[in-house]
Amino acid sequence: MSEEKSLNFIEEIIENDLKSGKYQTLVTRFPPEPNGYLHIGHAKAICLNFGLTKKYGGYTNLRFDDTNPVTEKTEYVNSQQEDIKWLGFEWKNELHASDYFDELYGFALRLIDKGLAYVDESTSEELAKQKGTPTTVGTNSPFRDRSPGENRDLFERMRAGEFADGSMTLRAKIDMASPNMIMRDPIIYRIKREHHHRTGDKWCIYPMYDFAHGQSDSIENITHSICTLEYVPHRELYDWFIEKLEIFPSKQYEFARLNLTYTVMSKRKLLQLVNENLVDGWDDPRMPTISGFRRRGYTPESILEFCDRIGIAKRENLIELSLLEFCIREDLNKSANRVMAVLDPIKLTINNYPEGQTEVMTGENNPEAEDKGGTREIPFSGSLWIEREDFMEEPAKKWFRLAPGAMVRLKHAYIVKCEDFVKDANGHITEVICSYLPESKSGNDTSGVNVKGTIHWVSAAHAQIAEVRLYDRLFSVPSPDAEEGDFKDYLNPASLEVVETAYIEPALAGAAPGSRFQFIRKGYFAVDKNSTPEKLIFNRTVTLKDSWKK
RNA sequence: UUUCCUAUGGUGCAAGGGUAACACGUCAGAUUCUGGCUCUGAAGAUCGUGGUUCGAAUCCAUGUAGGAAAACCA
Repeated sequence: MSEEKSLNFIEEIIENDLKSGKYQTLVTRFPPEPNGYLHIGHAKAICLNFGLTKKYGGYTNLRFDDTNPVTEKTEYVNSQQEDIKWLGFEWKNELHASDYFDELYGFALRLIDKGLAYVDESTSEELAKQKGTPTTVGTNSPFRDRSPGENRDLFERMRAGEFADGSMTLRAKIDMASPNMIMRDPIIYRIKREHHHRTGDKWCIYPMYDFAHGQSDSIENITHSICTLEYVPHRELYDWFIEKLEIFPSKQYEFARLNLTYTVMSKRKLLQLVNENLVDGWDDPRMPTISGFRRRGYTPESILEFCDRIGIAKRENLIELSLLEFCIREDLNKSANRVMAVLDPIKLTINNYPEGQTEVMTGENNPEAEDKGGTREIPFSGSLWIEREDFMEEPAKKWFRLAPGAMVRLKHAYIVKCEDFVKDANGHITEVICSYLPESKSGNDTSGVNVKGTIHWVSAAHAQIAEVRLYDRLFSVPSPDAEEGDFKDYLNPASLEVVETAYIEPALAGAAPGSRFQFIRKGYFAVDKNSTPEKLIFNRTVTLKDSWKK
């Protein structure tokens, strides 16, 4: 008997519906508009919709909500499919709202014939005026009382292309005094001579979201149509169309979308960053897109885990980035092989190590793995690169690393003692000179010496060179959306630091794009998609937790 | 000024009239050939006010705060 896990409110609804026999099979859908790349907020919706049918049986459709040809592109369709698959989900049917354009047109005629829709020739300004405001009721359009026959004729001619773009709309005839402004005779069709990425030039009229989404759900027998909170006011209209059209009663349920600290989530803003070249495309590792996280080195498992941990509820939320970072560290800690890389090098010379001698050390690849992940060979010599920050001329209190007279363990190798150091004319440390304890070799240390600190290193003569891109949060404030002014003013100027020449151990030569490693003591890194054996490029996925603060 | 949604530690999310749980984060300690991981411990919450009740985060009333709703976008 496993521990009872509490249900979120949607699971409760579903369990009740299943128990009461309202539905035998659960059908959900994920309905992206193909006008951008999917982001981590979409991942939340994907996990919800696909996760529900995985848990309760049934299936999930992928439906592209492509009713606005102006912004939609096949490139986006492809990237969205790739991202869903990468997350590990399989859709039952691949569908498009545009598959239903004929049927939707028929629905519109049905509404017209029932006297529930009319062709309106008001301009958009007039229309806005008729709408009223949240606190004042609207007014009826002068075209509201046309006969069904006249409306049908006009609407058919709209479709036939007799009228100019924007000159007419089809409106649902509901109630201009409704307290819900969505219900004040919403536009359901508009004339738009625009090439559609799938239907080409077949149509010059396109249905609006409200007249396409719910009906598409209904056509597909979607039982639970799950969307985000901004559609709450649309639910009344969603139900109205289904009722008047007398079609399958899909039900809409709304949950709170994901917000993450130090980033933005709106497709509009992300598109802006791409278009203005503030990032390197939709899959820039700083972007909160699924493809960005992929390139950054995140695993699908870590994103699924994150989505599971954040939960589903109806209150606005702002999730701390640290939770996502926890999820990827947790996953990579188990799976990523450890290697040594020096990002900000200074020379370490061992003055009592035999001139010209080389040794091969053995390092375990992953202390967290059951078999330790196997081992690799690491060449060692008397001339090494170490991290600049691992030496302090005047050590802080509780400093465990190198300082004049101090001893540290070189990971997988010997204990060394700092004998001296060299500064250049500017006062910068250029070299640390040490002696080593020959009997302190890793694996058979008989020195009896205990040191507190261990540092990583790379043998200078054997080092490979790589470019390392150190990514940090995209914005410097937790909630760029909440700040005054342009969100772009809050971009973090240090979100990317490129290390042109990092020294890495030779085992890393030829690492394949997409592979992930832990650079010991530095963080997790993934090989960039543009990396080649000749020019290795690593992206920092996330740093290690660092409890050292001075 | 209208309608709708929401309100629990710093952040999320549970508890569905009966001990406010869990996770991330924070702090302290242990361990450590990664100042990682692991382990131990600590601090920290029911929006306010009335009511119902033996008993309220939970039910009722009222107030307050936040969000949403105006597009020929989705």
